[in-house]
Amino acid sequence: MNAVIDISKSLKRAREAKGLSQRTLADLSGVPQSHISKIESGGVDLRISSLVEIALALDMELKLVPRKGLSAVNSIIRSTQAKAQSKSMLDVMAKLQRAADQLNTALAGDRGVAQLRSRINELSRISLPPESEGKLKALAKQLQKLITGKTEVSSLQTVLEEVNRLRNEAVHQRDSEPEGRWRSAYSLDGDDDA
Amino acid sequence: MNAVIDISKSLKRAREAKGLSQRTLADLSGVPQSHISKIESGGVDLRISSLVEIALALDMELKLVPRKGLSAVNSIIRSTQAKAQSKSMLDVMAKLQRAADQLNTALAGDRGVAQLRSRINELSRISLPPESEGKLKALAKQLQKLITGKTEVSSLQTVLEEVNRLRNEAVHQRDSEPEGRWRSAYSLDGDDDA
DNA sequence: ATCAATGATCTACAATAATGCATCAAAAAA
DNA sequence: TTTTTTGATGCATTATTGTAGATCATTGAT
Repeated sequence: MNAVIDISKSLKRAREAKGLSQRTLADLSGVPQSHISKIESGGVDLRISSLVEIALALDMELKLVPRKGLSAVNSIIRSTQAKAQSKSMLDVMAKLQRAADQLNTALAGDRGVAQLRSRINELSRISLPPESEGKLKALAKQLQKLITGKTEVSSLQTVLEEVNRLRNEAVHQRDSEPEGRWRSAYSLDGDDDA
Repeated sequence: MNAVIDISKSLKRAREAKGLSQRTLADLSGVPQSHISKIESGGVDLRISSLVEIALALDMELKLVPRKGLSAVNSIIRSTQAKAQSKSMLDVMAKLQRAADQLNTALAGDRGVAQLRSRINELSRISLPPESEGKLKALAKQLQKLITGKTEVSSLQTVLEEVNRLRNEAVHQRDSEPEGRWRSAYSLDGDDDA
């Protein structure tokens, strides 16, 4: 049942994309967490009613698509998801840049901070893969801690290293991947909510 | 479970559009006829695997669509179905016209046949609703019988009355329905298979 | 260090899907 | 007219989902 596995994966991906835990989704959908765990792992052959409730909670809907329309539909699904992803990524990157600016102001004259800010700006001009989003979030969080003085300035070096790592990974993947889907999605500007 | 009912209806509609009986679909899909009957009437809350097998046999696929992409997807589904329908309808109408031509040649000089042919040509210029397709098919079949001499020429009158009935129904529905979805679908020309 | 969150796994039970026949009533075909 | 086809319904049985808890192991946060 490849199609059943595909549906399971779609559900899991959508949940993760929304940053929901299984327990939260359980509350939203009315399907118990233990069952959601089994569903996501492809361990049960779900009934339509259960699928529809979970999908609803994930802002999705179940459709039967004629084969002839399938590629067009797949393309719409992909582009809708990419849009959501790229908006989210842009938000996180903007937050990271703001944090770097704030830190630079707070620790004016610190060469490490200036370097970090410069690197972050550089990073914002590179197309990053969707999986980087979590790491960017973590970096923003760490910068917030530096701004409020909750961590030692010595951790700046760790942050800088992580930024460099992200950059190197993106550059490396860009070299070895075909010209990028996420590049064009990431470069999409504006906010064309329908 | 409105969504579940919608899925059931989609399955039934698709089956009927392909002119399959439940027993034939049962053979194609591996799901027993008695179960298909229950499914189509919304009497069971189907498992994904069963749905996928039936959909496959009906040249359809199950997709999870993000809400933001839904209207675009619905529009593709509708237009794909309308294309299939209009092509099918054009085929049947062409067959009917050919049969009328053949009959006119075979029974040259018969006033009834000439009148019938004229009426059929007139009908082909009217936008007919999708549900007329079955009746058109039946008419074409009857004309074939007249050509081969398998029925009495006296049944010409019955055929003529049916053609008139179809015409009157279409005209009547056109008057009382908003300007037509099926008009534009029917008027689609060409054969733009992707 | 402890506590909280997370996903995975288990249990027992009730409800229901799914299956494979058979049959019926109505409609269609011969 | 009879026969065939069609969709609906019934039956008995098996397998599975779904539920509601509880708990575990791991990870992350404090």
